[in-house]
Amino acid sequence: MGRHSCCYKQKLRKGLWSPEEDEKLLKHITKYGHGCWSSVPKQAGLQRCGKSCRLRWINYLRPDLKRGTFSQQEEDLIIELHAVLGNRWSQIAAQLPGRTDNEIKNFWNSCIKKKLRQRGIDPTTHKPLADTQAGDDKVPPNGGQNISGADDLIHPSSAALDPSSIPKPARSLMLTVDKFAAESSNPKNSAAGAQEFLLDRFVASQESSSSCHPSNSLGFFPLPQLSYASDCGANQTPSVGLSVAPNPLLWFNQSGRLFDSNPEFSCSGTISTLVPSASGSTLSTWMGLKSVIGLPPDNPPPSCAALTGISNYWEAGNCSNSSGSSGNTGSGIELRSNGSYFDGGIFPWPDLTPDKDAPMQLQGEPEDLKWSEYLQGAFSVSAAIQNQSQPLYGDVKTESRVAVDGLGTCYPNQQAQQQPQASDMYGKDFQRVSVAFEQI
DNA sequence: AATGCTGACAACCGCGGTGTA
DNA sequence: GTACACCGCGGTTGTCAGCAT
Repeated sequence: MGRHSCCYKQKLRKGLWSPEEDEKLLKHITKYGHGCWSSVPKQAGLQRCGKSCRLRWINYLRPDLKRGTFSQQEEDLIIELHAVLGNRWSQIAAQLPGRTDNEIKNFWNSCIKKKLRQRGIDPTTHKPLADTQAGDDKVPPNGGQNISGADDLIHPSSAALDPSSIPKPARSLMLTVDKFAAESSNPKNSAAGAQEFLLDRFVASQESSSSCHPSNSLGFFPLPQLSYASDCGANQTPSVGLSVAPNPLLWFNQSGRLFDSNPEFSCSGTISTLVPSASGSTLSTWMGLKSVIGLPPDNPPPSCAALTGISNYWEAGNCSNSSGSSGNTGSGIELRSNGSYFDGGIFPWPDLTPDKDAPMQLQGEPEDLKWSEYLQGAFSVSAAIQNQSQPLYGDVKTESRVAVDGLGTCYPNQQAQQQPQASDMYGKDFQRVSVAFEQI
């Protein structure tokens, strides 16, 4: 470990990037893609390490970045996501199109933290500072009683306004999830077991679901909720449970986390962004779902009702009690459907209609339109992929794949098409970028 | 005008994970 | 199985502009 090998090379520049360097890097990636980052600086004529080039591209140069201040909606979303995900900035960023993990991290550290403290909320635990200072994090505010009933779950919209209402530190959730991932020896944690398990639960949720609300044209979905497992025994310290909400977008992300130990179930942030993005149609949503649960690509897509049936939320209670793993799963984590929970929530789920293609259409900002325009270009490609029944998340290096992967790659033709919008889109900071486009 | 402080942002550093020879 | 290269992430530091004194 230690320093990246390319950093040993001599005469490498450090510090701020000059406009000339930006131009070189942009032109190179626009033309050839990044490929292997370590070879980019040499090919682009830059005296930087590949790592530095990658960072510059991801955080500043890539064309799908949304510049400017964070909207209130984005801020609320970040707070809520942080309550669930903790400092997993990349995962939080995956839910905020056009924002980088670095940007969100900086925003959190410089702004949101302060705001939360001013409101008397501990930004780490999302609990009232008084509670945190009391130092009693082991026992939940309700004394450990079961609050896993739907009525006790935090409503996402209210949680956005009051992060302190999240009943358990997010870090505990991470431990729970990580523990589950670590316990991959359990049959249910294996790829096949997990697929079977998830599929079973998915089907069961549809059968028992009363949560399909066709009238909910907005398609809002709640976040995964934290709750305390009820089946740990009254005299045992309740452990945090994970209620994975109907948001396939987020659900995929966390599923990916859950099954990190298993490559077949490891899904990147790209998927979480891509799925709802490409999910302008039921088909594409289903494609994304299939890719996660491992169904063959030629399975017929479920009906709208089936898809919205996902809106049953799953509650995972980690019973790491004295008896070890809890009975039926043996993995220390249990998923169970809690029926309908689809009303409200602040997260606009792109509706299952063909014209909703933005992954998270935050409203009211001029950039949004530009952003979705950009996405439309990208998703036409992803749609083509689906029409050809190609694996959606197969070869990361393919050009089509790159088009929808905003993080690491670019799509030259599309960029050229988007160029006239670029300067408007990203303001003065990107004027030189647009100049570079013109030169291509 | 000079200085110091602060916030926002950009970039670096170190580490873990993964793929491959 | 091991070493290595590479990628990605999160924490930290550096830089700079704006503001107050």
